[in-house]
Formats: sequence, C-alpha cells, structure tokens
Amino acid sequence: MKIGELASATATKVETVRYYEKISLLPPPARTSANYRAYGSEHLARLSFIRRARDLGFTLEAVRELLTLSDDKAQSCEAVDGIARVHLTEIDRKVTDLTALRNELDRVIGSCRHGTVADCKIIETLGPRNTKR
Amino acid sequence: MKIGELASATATKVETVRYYEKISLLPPPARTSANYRAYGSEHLARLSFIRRARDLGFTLEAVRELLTLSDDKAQSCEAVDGIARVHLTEIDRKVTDLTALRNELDRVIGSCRHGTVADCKIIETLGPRNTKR
DNA sequence: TTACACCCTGTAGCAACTATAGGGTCAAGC
DNA sequence: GCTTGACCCTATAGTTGCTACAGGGTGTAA
Repeated sequence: MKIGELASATATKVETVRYYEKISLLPPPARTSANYRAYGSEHLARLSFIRRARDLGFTLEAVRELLTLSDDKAQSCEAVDGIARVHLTEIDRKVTDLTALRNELDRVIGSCRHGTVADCKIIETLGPRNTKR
Repeated sequence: MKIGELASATATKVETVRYYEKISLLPPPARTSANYRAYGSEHLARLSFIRRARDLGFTLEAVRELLTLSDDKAQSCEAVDGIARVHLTEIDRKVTDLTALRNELDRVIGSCRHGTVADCKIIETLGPRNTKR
C-alpha cells in the first residue's frame, strides 16, 4: 500500500501521514526499491485509530497515550477511561463557554439598528466606556 | 502610560501588546528618552476594543476589519453587522459539532465495562472494524 | 550601591498540520 | 522511445495567536 492509498483510505492528507511518522506516532514502514513507503494492514489499523481519536477531539499527546495503553492488552482499561473522561470534561467546558459567547454575540448583533458606524451598537459594545475619537 | 500599565489596564500581557504593535494592530506609540513606549488614551481605547473583540472570539483578521470599519464613522454599519453575523454562524457550527462530539464520547465512555484493555470498548470504538494484531 | 522591578530587541517555541521548492519514479498513450 | 501526468521523495517555512526566553538597559528606593 502506497502512502496515497493509505491516506485516502483514512481520509488523511499525505503530508499528515508523513507528519505522523516524523513525530513517531506512526512507525516508519518498509520502503520499495524506489524508496516509496510501503504500508501494511497494521499501519492502516493504527492510522485509523489515530484519526478516529483525533475526530473525537483528543490531542496528539492523548492519542499517543491511548496507543501505548491499547498495546498492553492485559492491563485494566481504567487509564483509558480516565483519559476519555478528562477529555469529556474539557469538551463540556468548551461547549459552555462557546454557548455563553454565542449568546452575548447574539445580543450584541440584536442591538444593531442598521444606522451609520457612528452610532453602531456593535462597535460601541466593543469599545471601552465612552471612547472619544 | 508605560506598557505594563496599559497591559494590566486591559488584562493583556506585555508581550501581547508588543505583538499587536508588530502586526500593526496597535499603532507604535511615542517613546520616552529611555526608549520606553509611552501610550495615550487612544491606545487604551484601541487595545480595549481589540481585547473585547478577541474575547468574543473574533479572529485578529476580523478585529482588523472591525477596526478599519469603526474608523469610518459616516459609513453604514452593515459591514460590521455582516462580520458579526458570519462569526455567529461559525460559533453556532462549532457548538453543534462539539455537542455531537460530546455525546458520542459520552456514549463511548458509557460502554466501558472496566475490564482489561483487551476488551475495552473505548479502544475498540477507536479502532477500525476488527483489527487483528 | 546594590537590589529589584520594570523596560528594550530579537528570536524560538507551542499545536497540528499545510504548503512550497526542487527533485525522482512509473504507467499509459503517441 | 519519449513525453505527459499522477504520484512519490526530502527538507523547510508558513499558519494563528500568542508566550517564553536570552541578553541587555533604566529607574527608584533602602
């Protein structure tokens, strides 16, 4: 399997695959006589895992941990569960923050009376209390 | 007003203030004989504007546009409104995506039976369909 | 005078890629 | 047999929005 095939099989860009190799997230594959990377199914599995975890918003560092943990099949999956829970908490915080921000922005936009910039409520809201200039 | 005072008045780090000057978001202020930056109230107003817009999640490029628009007081504030609305749409999309992700992660975590990694549902969910290795 | 907080410039680092330059390889079609 | 085009290679720089040095200068107070 060439890099382009692996990339399209996992909806990843070729450059990203090479990047994952460079940061040691994906092991270096064998090479063909033309120095092309030759991937096997284990690479496909590992890259799929990485992409899926990334899609779920895990950082590369978290992915690295999850990969290490998933290699030790005998171990309890408590640590895995822990990483996922911490991540869930972070996402919850982000959603809360973004929602608050969304509502404030909505309020700001709602105050727009579509006049000139001079009495634009949006601009006004952004400035400090009565800025003259 | 020295840079440290301006920074603390706007809850900004000194380095960030210098950074904004470097990328021409904040005009270069006068200098004292010791080559210290000397800011006036117009700098305070502008930096407050920038920080407030950033807090609302506008990108620096959007802030730059808003600043340009806010300088032309006679102009209709349609463009300002437009930028804000585009931004609101983006935030809405992010909230939707994050919420979907949150729910999926929650489901994944919920499936954890706290056994060994070998039959960890979280790890399993991350992998492609039955990976053998 | 010496300690300390503050200021200066310039550069490198962070995450997680993405893009570019400047090449090599390979199969198909003429 | 030769060219075209799609693919591959390495190495490096760019992206966003800062943040953190390193290696200096300045100002004030005990």
